[in-house]
Amino acid sequence: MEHINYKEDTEALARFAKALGHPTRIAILMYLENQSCCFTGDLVEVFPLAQSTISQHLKELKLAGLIQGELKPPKIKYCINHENWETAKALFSSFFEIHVADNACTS
Amino acid sequence: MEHINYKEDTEALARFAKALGHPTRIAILMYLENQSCCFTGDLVEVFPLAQSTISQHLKELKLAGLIQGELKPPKIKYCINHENWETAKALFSSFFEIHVADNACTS
DNA sequence: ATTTTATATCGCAAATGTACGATAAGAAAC
DNA sequence: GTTTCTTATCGTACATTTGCGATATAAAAT
Repeated sequence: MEHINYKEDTEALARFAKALGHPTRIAILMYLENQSCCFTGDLVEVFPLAQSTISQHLKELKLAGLIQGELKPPKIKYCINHENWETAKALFSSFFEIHVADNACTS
Repeated sequence: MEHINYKEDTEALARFAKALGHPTRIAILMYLENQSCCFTGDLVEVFPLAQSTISQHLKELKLAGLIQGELKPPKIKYCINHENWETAKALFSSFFEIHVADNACTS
């Protein structure tokens, strides 16, 4: 597997996007937006997926930096990582801001 | 493979995110933002990837609706699909707007 | 110390993604 | 009609992702 070196922002944006690239993970984050936090078990009740599958999705979201886990033994409380959330938001926001000249498509 | 039925917006957002989930595709779209349009061959010169690989990435971006191809025989001119772009932008934008009460994380 | 509770990790199978070279397809130019 | 140019598609190899059940871990409660 060759690895091209893109600009750090490009890589970062792609990493965030990849983490968001599954409906279950989007739904988990939306749930977290409403609840502000939750335990793994809450999600297992909400989604028709095995506990191990939920845990795996949480792991990916944590790895991407979009959520963080806090130990509340014997549970783990997950919240959105607001700092990285803002970073992702800013990256997507600036990415989608296009300013194309209207007459540019003439070739 | 079980298929959970999420809300259409959730699915749509995940589809867009998935399409953006590779640095090469992000870079292609950034290139298109600057150039406003381009041919496949342009990209093959810019990226150290085989022509078939570039073509595959373009196919995915087209399938996701983020770009569109216009026949300019013998070439194909690719531009950003502005209508869907705005849709994606709106989806990401509203997704990232969180309004969490400060005192919510108390459980 | 054993049991209970909550979550993570392992091992597996199936599906999907990424990259390549080779080949096909389409239109233009000769 | 053959050649040329540009792009798409095919076939293949390897890596990653997604899902599950089973098992491990870690702390609390008994």
